[in-house]
This record gives sequence, C-alpha cells and structure tokens, in this order.
Amino acid sequence: MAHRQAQQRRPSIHDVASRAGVSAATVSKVMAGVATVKPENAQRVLDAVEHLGYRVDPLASDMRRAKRRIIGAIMPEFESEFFGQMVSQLESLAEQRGYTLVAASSRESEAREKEILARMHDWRVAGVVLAPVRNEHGPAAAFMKANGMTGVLIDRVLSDDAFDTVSADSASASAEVARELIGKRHRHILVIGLGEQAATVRARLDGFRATALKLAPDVRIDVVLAETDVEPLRAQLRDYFDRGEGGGERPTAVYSLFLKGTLVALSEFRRRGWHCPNDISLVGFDDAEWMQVTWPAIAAVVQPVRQIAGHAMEALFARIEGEEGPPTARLEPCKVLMRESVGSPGNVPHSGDRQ
Amino acid sequence: MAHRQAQQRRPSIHDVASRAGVSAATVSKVMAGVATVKPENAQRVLDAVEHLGYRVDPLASDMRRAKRRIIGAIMPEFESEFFGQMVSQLESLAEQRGYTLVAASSRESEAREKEILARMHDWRVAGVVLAPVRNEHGPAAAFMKANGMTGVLIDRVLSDDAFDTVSADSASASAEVARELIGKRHRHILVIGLGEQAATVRARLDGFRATALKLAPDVRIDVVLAETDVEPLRAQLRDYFDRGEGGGERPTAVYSLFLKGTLVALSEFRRRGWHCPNDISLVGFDDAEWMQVTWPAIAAVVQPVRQIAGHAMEALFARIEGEEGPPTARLEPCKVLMRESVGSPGNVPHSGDRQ
DNA sequence: ATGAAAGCGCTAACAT
DNA sequence: ATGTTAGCGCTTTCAT
Repeated sequence: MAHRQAQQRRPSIHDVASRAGVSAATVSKVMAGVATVKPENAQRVLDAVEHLGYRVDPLASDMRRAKRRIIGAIMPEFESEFFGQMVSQLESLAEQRGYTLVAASSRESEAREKEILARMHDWRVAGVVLAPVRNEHGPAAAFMKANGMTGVLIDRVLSDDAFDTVSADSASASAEVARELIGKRHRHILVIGLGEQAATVRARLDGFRATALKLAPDVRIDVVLAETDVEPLRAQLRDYFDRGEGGGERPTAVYSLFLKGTLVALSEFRRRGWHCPNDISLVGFDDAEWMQVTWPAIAAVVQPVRQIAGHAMEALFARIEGEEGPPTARLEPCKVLMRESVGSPGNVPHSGDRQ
Repeated sequence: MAHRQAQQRRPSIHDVASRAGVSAATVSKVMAGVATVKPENAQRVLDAVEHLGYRVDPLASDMRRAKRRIIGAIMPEFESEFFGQMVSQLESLAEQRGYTLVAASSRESEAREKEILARMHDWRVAGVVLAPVRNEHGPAAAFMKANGMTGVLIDRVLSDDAFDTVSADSASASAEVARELIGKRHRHILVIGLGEQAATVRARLDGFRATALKLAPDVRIDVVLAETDVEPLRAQLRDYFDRGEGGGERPTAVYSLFLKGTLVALSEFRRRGWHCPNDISLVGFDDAEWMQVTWPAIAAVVQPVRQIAGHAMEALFARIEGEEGPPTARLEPCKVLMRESVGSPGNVPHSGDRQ
C-alpha cells in the first residue's frame, strides 16, 4: 500500500509542500522561520510537517548552503578523562549553535592526524578543533594552513602564527607546584615528561624550574624525558632510580608533567615498595577522578577543561563567522590540588632509606 | 588571479573532467574503480586528480546514493576508559569499511538519547551503535524501531526482539567473582549497584548470588542499590555502614557492579579509615588503568571492549548489507583480575574492628 | 567505452 | 507573499 511505503521513504520537502498546497520554497521558508509567509499558509505547512513527521535533512540543506554546519574535533586519544570531558564539552557547545560535532582520535599518531584532517576537509567542515599529538608545528596544522581551513588549536600548544590557540597555563601551574614543593622543603626533585610534546613540556618544565630555583637556589632538579612513548619512560625511570639507589641519592619528590607519567611513577614506586608521601612525594599534571579516592590521594594539577573548550569554540565560531585579526593565544589558569601524596621530606623516616 | 581563487574553491568533479577532457560521469567511474574505462582516459583522469588535488566529496556522494556511509554511535558518557575505548574501537572499525563514525554522548539522559537518535535519523545514518543509558527497553530503542532504523544495542542490554545486542557476560563474570570471594572465605558480602541499569545489574547480581549461595549456603549477601545516580548511592552506602557499625556486623567484602560504585566504595573506606584488604575486600566490575598502580591494586572485572566493539560492528554491517533473520544476543566473556584489594577475612586483624 | 540527462533534498535569487 | 528556476557535487541510468 502506498501508505506503508511512505513510511519507508522519509517525507521530503516536496511531500510537505504538496500536502500543504504550497511550493517547496515556502516550506523551506517556514522551516527557516522566515517571517514573510502568510500565517495561514505557515500553519498549513506546520500541520503537514506534523502529520508527515517531516524533518529537514541537514546534509541536503548544507549541500546547498555555502558552509556545512559540522565541526570536526581531533583528539590524541579518547581513553582519558581529560579528552573525554573535552569531547563531551565540545559536542555540547557545537550542538548549542546548531552544529554537529564529528570527533576522531588520532591515537597519538601524527600521520593519522593528518589523514583525519584530510577527511574532514573532504567533509567541508566549517571548522576544526585540533588537539595535536605533538605541538602546533606538526603536519596537521600545516595541512590546515595550506588548505585554508579554519580551526583552533588546543592543549599541547602555546601559540601559532595562523590559528588561535587555547591551552592550560602550564607555566603558572608548574610554578605553583614548585612553590608548594619548595615550601615543603623538597630540595631534590625529579621531573618526568614526554619530550615529544615539546612546547607544553618546555613550558611546564621551565615554569617549574624558574620558580624552584628562585625560591631555593640550591635545589637540585633532575629531568627524565622520554621522547615518544610511555614505555621508554618507564625504563628510563627505573634506570634513574637504580643509579640513584647506588649513589645513595634519591629525590624526595617527583613532578610528572603528564597523566601517564603519574601512572608510571606510581607503578615504579610500587615495584620498589615506596609509599607516598613517606618515601617520596608525587604531584602530577592532569587530575583524574580516582586520584582523590586512593590512599594516599594523589596531588594533581587540574586543567580547566570547560574553559578551554568554551574559549576554543568561541574563537572558532568567531572565525567561522568571518572575524579577522591576528591569531590569539589563550592560556587558561589551572588549579593545583595538593593532596596526601605530597609531604615534607624527613618528617617521617624513609623506609629502606640508606642515607 | 584566477589561480589563487581556484585554491579557495575546491575542485569539483567537473574541474577534473574538463582538465582530463572527459565527462564527469567518466571521472566518477574512475574514482569508483569501475573497470570499463579506457586505460588511457583513466590515466588522464588520475593525472588531473593528482594535479588538482581533487577528492570526492563524501557527503555529495552519499546524497546521490541510497544510504549514507555514516555510522552513529551513542554512548552514555565519554569520560570513562570503557566508553572511550569503545568509541575509539568503533571509529576504527567504521573507518576500515569506509564509513565515518559520528559519536555523541547522551550524558546518562534518556531524553537526550532520544534526541540524538532523532538527529542521527535526520542525518540518514546507515546504522547506529547504541549503548543505552538504562536498558534495551528505553525510548531510544523504541524510536529506532518505529522509524525502521538499523542498529545494534551494546553494553547495558541483554537481548532484544528487534535489534542485535552485544554485551559483556556479566553473569558469568559475577559468578567467578563469587567463586573467588567464597573461596577466600568471605561469608558476608555487600553488593552495590545502580538499579537503573536493570538488566545488567540483575544479571550481575543474580550471577553472583546464585554461585555464592551454591558454594556457601550460609553466606550473607547484602545489597545496596541506588536508583538513578551515584550520589544517592554514596549516601545509602554511608548509611548502610553506619548501621552496621552499631550492630557490630560488617561485610568482609564489597562487590561493586559498576565503575563509579567502586570509586564510591573506595572513598567511603577512606572516610572510615578502612584499608583493603585488611579491613575489607573490594572487587569492582570494570577495570581501569589506575587500578593496577595504586596500593593496594584494585581487583576488577575486565570487560572485553574490543570483542564487544568488533561483534557489534560485524552485526551492524551485516544488517546494513541486508542480512535477515532474528536478532542475535551475544555475551562476550570477561576476565576477572584478582588483585591485592581482595584478601581473606580474619587473616589479619581488622584495625578498629570491634568484633 | 562514454556522455547527456536526471535527479538526491534542499535553498536562494529572482520574478511575479 | 509566493512560486519558478537553478543549482550544491555527485552518481546513475540510458542512449550512443
């Protein structure tokens, strides 16, 4: 029966038009909320829409318009709280403006990142929120530039000559971590990180070092950086502590510049039977829900996800709507949550300490 | 200059066609890999494509075809490892088949879930992977049914009369947890969960209870279920322990049926100064990276994310390609990781125990 | 083997 | 205020 078939094929704007006894153009106007439609006709259209269950096909609609109401989001991964929250926020903000967010994970690969970007370009997305794997100088940003895409760079970036950037204020947060640690009389601190994330790591490291040295010129800061991946870092860290054990020198605190580093540090402490904060203190950049329920609770730098997402979208939509002007570089303030994993050295005897 | 403008507007199939001296139809065939094109012409097209940097617009392409090569994925949240991994997997699998995954978070709201579904229907997605907030009987699945959408239900589902389902084998995993706990001589166990996730919670609870009672008929199993949200559960749990303290009765182990419950339990233990496993044992459904680096490491049921994602996509594409037949209901086996948070009661004196 | 023509579902000029 | 026309970029008969 014709009725049943109509159920299968979705009603198009023409179905509505003929049912309402007007043209497709008028239906289009009603759907778009254009005021110049005779109220009576508008009502007929609305009735037909209601009856048929008609909904505009956003893709067909975009096809005709200039730009598509789609925002692309590219994150290095989806598995962590930080990027999960970020995607969730971005989705919500895009939706509020009538855009759809299409998110993709580069899985920490710059090659994939570029591929995804190319695909998003194929989709003719209106704009892109890119959280690059490495930094703002990677091939993905170059691709965006070369193809005149509009976009915003977030997280592992500082500033760029072509795109607006939004990221956590790593340097200030790290300075505060330094203040806290120095204030608690730590004078030998190990900082661990991933060299790949050059800009960010540098900001965090420099921010930390500058403040620590200013407050305590005699402080010793060791640095263990792995280039690309977490596993090498684990090995390097093990090696570092092995050497330290022999020489009788061991840092009293560790500052991890990224989340996985915090996990690696914890697991290395476990292996050695060290407990926080008695044997060693620990602070990590990037907070997670579990950090406040473990024993000890893990001190962490909380990144302002909502602010980053919010300002990124704000900047992006401004550009989409044609705003000119040099790219801006925003830094959003973090919160440092000092929890039980940080103590003062010497307050409690180190178990198994040879000094 | 004309050249610069050409940079702005992406080359269309017609640009390629005229440069190659053939028609758009021929270009289309070459791009689609149709064999009936004279090799010489095909080469000219390829050269033009190369020169112009032409890429097919997938949306325009889908516009003309019947179905769009887009898969929708709806998850209750993006913030947890489980769903993060799930989206990542699904994206990868969709991509392998030349589809794009559009993921959205229902943020644990059934209302939003249905809205998202409607939007995906507007997009005319080829199929949907839905991880419902509650279970397979929610309004979202009903919407899918009513609109003849093709889809697969995952995670918080058992089976459905209209859609294929894929989920973790909660019952078997819970039975194994029961075996472990009973084997370690626990005879008073608290199970906590969220009532909302009816089917899953029931499967986990029943699987646990049946096996526990079979192995130890004298076992006492208390159950604390909050209906909708995590905070009420926290309150109920606190209340439960308060009552227990007075009566001198306290479970020796807690089995949390979902991840946030595990966090709530841990934080409640903290508040009371109880340590695992000496004061109480803990196992949680759902594993997370941090659980193996904390002290104690937290025992957990590991859900087979890859298998769930893999079989979900398999089933979905089979349906998309027209496979008929009654809906299937898959259960994927879990792994139970017994870690340090589980011990035997009485082995070590309970600190602060009044018994 | 190839191209002309006809749309997919929609919107934006332009007439009326 | 409304309808007609002309596409967006692509694919697909259907002639040739």
